[in-house]
Amino acid sequence: MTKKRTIYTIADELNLAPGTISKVINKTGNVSDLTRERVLAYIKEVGYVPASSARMLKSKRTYTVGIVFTEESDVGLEHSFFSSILQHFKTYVEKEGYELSFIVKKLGKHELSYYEWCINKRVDGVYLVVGNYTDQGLYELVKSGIPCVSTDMLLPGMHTVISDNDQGIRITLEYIKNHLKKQRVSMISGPISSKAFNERLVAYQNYVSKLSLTSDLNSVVFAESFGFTSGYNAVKKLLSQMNEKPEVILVASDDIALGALKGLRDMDLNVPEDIQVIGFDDIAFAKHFTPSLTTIAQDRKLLGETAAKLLIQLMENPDQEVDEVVKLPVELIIRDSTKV
Amino acid sequence: MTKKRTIYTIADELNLAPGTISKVINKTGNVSDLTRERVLAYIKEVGYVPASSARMLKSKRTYTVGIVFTEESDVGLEHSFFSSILQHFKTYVEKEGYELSFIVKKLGKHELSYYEWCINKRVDGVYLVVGNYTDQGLYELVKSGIPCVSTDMLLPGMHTVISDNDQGIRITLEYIKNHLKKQRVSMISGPISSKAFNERLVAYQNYVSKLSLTSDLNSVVFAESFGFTSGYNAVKKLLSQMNEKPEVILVASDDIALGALKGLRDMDLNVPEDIQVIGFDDIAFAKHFTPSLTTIAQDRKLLGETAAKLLIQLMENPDQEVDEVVKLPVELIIRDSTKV
DNA sequence: TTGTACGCGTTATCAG
DNA sequence: CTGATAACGCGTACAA
Repeated sequence: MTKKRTIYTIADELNLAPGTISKVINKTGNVSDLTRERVLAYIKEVGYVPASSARMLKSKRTYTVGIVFTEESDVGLEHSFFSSILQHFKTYVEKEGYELSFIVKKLGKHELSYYEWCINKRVDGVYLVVGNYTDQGLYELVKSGIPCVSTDMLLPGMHTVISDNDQGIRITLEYIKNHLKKQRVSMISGPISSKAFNERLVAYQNYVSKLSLTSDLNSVVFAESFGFTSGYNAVKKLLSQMNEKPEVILVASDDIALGALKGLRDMDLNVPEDIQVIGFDDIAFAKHFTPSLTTIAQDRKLLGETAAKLLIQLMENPDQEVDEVVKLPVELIIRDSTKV
Repeated sequence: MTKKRTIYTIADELNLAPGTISKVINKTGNVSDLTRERVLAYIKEVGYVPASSARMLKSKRTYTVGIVFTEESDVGLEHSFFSSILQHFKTYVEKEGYELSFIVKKLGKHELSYYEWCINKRVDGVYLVVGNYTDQGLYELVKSGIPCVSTDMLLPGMHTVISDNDQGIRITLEYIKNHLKKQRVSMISGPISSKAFNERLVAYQNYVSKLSLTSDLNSVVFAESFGFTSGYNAVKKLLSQMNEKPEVILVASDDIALGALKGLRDMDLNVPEDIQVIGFDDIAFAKHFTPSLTTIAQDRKLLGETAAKLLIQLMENPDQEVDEVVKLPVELIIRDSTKV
């Protein structure tokens, strides 16, 4: 049973003063090389780490980043895409010595806004993994001056790391036209409460016209939600409202696209022979499904790590200017749901 | 911009003493109803919450539970099954006023054992979501007296919430024999480094013999890992080593089973006509795959919530005796990968 | 019923 | 270069 150590007990055991121990830990003030070595060695030997609560109380830094992971639509950590980004973010910031603390509006009997929780916990920064941008509480946070970074969500004044949705749609439509030699395309969008879905839709409308593809832009179907089932329903709705079926369907996310794939199968349409499908995200199952899904891959590791890097910079060098939005390239992964 | 408040500023603004504020917040000592109401109202109005770090430093309770989520095999939060359990656990404990803190061995430059981190952070309890039971650090934790609960992992002396693997295998084999009227079965197990996989294997061997099913028990194939690909490989290996193919394959987890399903398809075997497959877990995609997967469903919500409830009891009533292991019932979900 | 003073483990300042 | 000492914000005896 390791006994509880404080800088006092350490100082005692080493015949030094508590303050000295603190100095070597924080590399502050002047300490002779000899004592520094001695302290460092002893600390390592007995496995001492400064009690975080005391350190947090005294200094302004808590080495904690608040995580806002919207609880609406009850997905939370189960959402494969965002939990993956969060995992990569977590790994990166932990390497840099920061830990995570979930910011929830309600904890026990206490109910506060995001901002109030953040000052209460004295977090050094906040990472908005995924949130609803109609939530007023977020604006309060962003304007508060606490360093904030988000993924997937553009908010005025907020630093954001996001995949280049425009580029993804562009290269995909170019691929459809120049490589697959197809002309008639349709889109299934996700709920536009998500900024990313909105961007993809706008890009689609833009490049369909620029590339002179054939698409009834009014026929875009909006999946009612984020999941498999909504894709299943959406594709049925899409085909029922068109007189001539499209050659290629572009779907705003893989979850939805896989549902669409199943919907097509149930309508006795073969993919890719009768109709082709392209998704967005490259979730794990996109590769495993039958047929495997051609999709625009977002680099989740890069998204999480870039967000981490950006936030740490904001926290540690607050005065240094950085770009407000960082766009990350995406890549079209060709699989079996498309063919020439 | 909300200004920083302490019990001192509050006391000032209300013409009271700091101690009084503390008393009403903690319902300790005697305070007149009038002042209590007044303080409570004011606190709510300005959105004050005691700075957690100061409170943690002073009192023994931190209202924090440490989360051990093994980082080996790099799955982490992306693992759909465990992240789902964790999500339900999180929701429950947050309702009770506790928050989560991930326990990692390495944070920045500091490297400690799980136990050392726990005393350093003064967590009130620990939840081992998933861990490798060969890790010696876990035993140190369990023996330390810090309240601990785990899922999926039986450790001597540790409180565990686990699905009834024995029951699951039993009802499934009974279903195969009495309802599907099949006789020849095989099993694909996961790596037995997982206690749960081990239990399922033992139960399988037990009930195959009790029910007089036909199975070459030496032919059990062990998937080399937890994922889709290992299932794909395992089923190929299984069939290559048998002269007469089994009628039903029982697979230790859905991730592996879905890979097996794809492997069978690639070998031109139709499921369920040529061969039937049953999984374990009921992950989200089990229902969406083609064919949809018959599987033994674990109740992830119940697992997470039961673990939460148990841990809270351990933390708040340390002296009260509770059962060391809580077994939760499972349910066989019939889908398209089996048929009569 | 309310106020006071001390301790929790650090960090920072200022003497020695 | 090193050692004492005062905050940090809160909880809690104990005194008023």
